[in-house]
Amino acid sequence: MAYWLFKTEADAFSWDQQKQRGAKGEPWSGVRNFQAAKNMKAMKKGDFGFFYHTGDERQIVGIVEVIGEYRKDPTDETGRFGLVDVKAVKDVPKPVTLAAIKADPAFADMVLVKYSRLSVQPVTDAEWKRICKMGGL
DNA sequence: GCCAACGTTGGC
DNA sequence: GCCAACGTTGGC
Repeated sequence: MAYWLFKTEADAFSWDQQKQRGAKGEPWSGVRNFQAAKNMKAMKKGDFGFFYHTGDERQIVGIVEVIGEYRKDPTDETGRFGLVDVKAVKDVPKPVTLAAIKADPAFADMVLVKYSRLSVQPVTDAEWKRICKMGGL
């Protein structure tokens, strides 16, 4: 079991939209970065991920589950990039802000802090547990 | 709205 | 295959 973090602008694709997709989930299309694609390739069905709103909010608002493993992204004309399918699992009752994460030394090495621009990131077991706790889960 | 960081592209 | 130029991202 591995953990991940999916970043999105609330304007482009929000947590509310993800929840509306229900059990069918949503293809995480549009990633055009090799490192992010590599992370998606490593995902297995049943892995969980944080759903992070960037932009004005900058906080983790939900939990998603990987329901479809890496496949070609039909929106990529070059055919180089792929996507996974994710479905909403639950809300994070108390959204965990970037500020709160940065303020905690336990997250000093977290990808979200060190390489903030990466859109699909790995999350360690320890980070996952700690953030769930902070989020009231 | 600015700027730093960094990934990608294209010329050589 | 290197590297400069450029574009984009995202935090502040």
